[in-house]
Amino acid sequence: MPPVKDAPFTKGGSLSVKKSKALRAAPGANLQTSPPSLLSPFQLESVSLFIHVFGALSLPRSIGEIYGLLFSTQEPLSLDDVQTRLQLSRGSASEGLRWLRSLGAVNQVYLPGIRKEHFTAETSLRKLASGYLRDRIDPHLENGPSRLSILESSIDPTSPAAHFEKSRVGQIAGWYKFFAKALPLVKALAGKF
Amino acid sequence: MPPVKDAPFTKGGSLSVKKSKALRAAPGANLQTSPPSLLSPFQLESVSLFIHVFGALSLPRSIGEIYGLLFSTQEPLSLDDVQTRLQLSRGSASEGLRWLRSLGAVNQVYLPGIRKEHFTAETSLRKLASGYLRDRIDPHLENGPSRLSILESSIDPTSPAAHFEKSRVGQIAGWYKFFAKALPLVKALAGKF
DNA sequence: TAAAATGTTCAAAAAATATTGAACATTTTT
DNA sequence: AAAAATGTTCAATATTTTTTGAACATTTTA
Repeated sequence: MPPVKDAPFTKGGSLSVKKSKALRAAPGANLQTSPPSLLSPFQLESVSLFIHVFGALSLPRSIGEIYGLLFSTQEPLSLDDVQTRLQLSRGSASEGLRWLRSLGAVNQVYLPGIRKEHFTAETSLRKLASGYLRDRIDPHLENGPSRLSILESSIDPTSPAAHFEKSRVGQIAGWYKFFAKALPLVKALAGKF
Repeated sequence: MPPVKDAPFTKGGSLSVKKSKALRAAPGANLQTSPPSLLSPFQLESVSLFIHVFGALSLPRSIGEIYGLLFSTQEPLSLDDVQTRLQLSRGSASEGLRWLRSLGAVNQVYLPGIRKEHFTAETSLRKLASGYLRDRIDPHLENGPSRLSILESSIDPTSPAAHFEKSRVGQIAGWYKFFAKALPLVKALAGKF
């Protein structure tokens, strides 16, 4: 049998760990070189932690940074605040914030007398989970039945493989049932945290 | 308030839908131009479906292709079979198969008298789920506690923000508890399907 | 033991995805 | 109504991830 070295393999769970420029080195290291740091140690740690968490879901780094900053900051922050403190581009900050808002992970706060929109992190697990499931998982399940029937109709009943293929279709149908049961269960449990 | 057109936005749930070369057009369209088709309609549909499913988990297309082919084929297939029928490079087929094997999504089958290794798709939801959770989710939860204590120790107790920051740490601790409860529950439920 | 068969690895190329920044649109203020 | 403030969009660029293919390693066969 050929060699099986102990896997240098990038896909060690796919999506090889993203490393890049700033905020990468030591978890609590300073941000850039120019400003000593626009973030407190707690904020820095928080940003680093959420980059990691969101990364586990294959979400872009900027999303994690933004959520991490809002999570670790008591006062609502504006787009400019986010952009400045994180040293992001305007576009990234705008789109990232919009994405988080659409998911329900970030709340808009209206501050009387202030025109700029301000944002805070949503921390209710129920809301976070249901937003994520709604936007990123449910859509795939919705067109499941239609995909399944397409698959089923691709079977040639006269072929010797037909029996096997039908059993596979049944298999997938079972999987969908599992999800139909598991998702509400998880959502309900999330409500208790 | 500035314009809010209805989101052309790439990140419409992040990871914009991957399109690329072959097997992309119509779900059941022919694979390439050269060979009329190395796959049956059922196999073609299956591959297309699993590219989609694995894509939802941000896994590379080749992984979905390989699993889809094995899933829709009764006989065990060799590395060469996979490579040929899917028109993949040797490297992709080898690494993809290895990755799926390590996850437990693909089983190795020993065929008496045949030297080449052969593979079949694992379809037990319990095995698939636990493999995925073990490889891609659990690791993130494991170093959770350590990350959490780093975060906690970054709080300056004399700062006015200390109280708020402690409550955030508590928040995250609660999330970990949720996962500690939810994961086993999901694994158990998966066992029934 | 040389040749063939089977697999793996990894550097280079290709493809996909994210980020930037400047142009554009809207609302508010002057 | 012009200027300022605030946000969004999108084409260009940068980064990351995936794929390829040929070199390499091991085992089996002749």
